[in-house]
Amino acid sequence: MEERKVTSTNYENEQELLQCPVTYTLSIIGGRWKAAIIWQLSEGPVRFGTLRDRVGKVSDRILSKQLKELQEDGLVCRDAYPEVPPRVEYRLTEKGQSLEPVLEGILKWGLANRGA
Amino acid sequence: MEERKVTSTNYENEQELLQCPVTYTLSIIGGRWKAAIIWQLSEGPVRFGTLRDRVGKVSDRILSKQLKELQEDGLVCRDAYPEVPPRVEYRLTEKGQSLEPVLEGILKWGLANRGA
DNA sequence: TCCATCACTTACAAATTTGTTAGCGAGCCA
DNA sequence: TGGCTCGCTAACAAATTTGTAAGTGATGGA
Repeated sequence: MEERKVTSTNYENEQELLQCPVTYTLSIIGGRWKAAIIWQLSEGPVRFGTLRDRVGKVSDRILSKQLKELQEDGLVCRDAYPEVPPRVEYRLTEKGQSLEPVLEGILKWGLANRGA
Repeated sequence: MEERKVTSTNYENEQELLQCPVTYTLSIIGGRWKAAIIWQLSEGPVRFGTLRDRVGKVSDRILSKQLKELQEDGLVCRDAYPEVPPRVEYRLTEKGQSLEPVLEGILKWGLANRGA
């Protein structure tokens, strides 16, 4: 994990902002590829490479990072099988699944209001 | 408005990402102070300075920028009264108000899942 | 005259996010 | 032996976001 500077002018703000449940939620799903990842995983477990191909133009590094954050936030689970070449599957946790209705609300609003 | 480099490696991704209604919505409400701003305005019009004091530790520049983006996205309206010193009120548009149920969904999820 | 008010803006600095490129390791298979 | 797969990481580069500090302009009041 890339370390975060605690002397940051942002740091204090962030602590306070995360007190707000809305900001907390947005900080979890706000990463550039996270909604797409969750969307893909909502159908069931998906392998790393498959995810990379389906999600869009993500690089390995970025996909890896977003997945790691999703794991840390408890939305996604990683299952590694000891094979060669390695096989790793990602899937939603219960917490991750509980986000789906929220994402649907966001989706519907987007559909209704984009381009207006 | 600060210009955006079109040679950016990010630019192409962004165009594609905004095709997704979820990502589109998140890009609109995802700014650091935007949820808080919308929240404040949901009660009715608020002046710039009042907003700055209520929203948290925002600086003038940042609040101004977030408000401008919210206006461009059609969520917020600006009413300026020709007085001295100037008086400017911000309020939600209909489009902005239509976000409230979505934000409530986000809020409820955050309340239920923070700290779990 | 001089200062205060309010909603900004300008110039600059710092942190964060996202991206590109190249490589690794273990074992299967030709 | 040598190349291949797959998930991942390291080193680096670029863009974006957020922040701080210091103005500005018109006017009313001391």
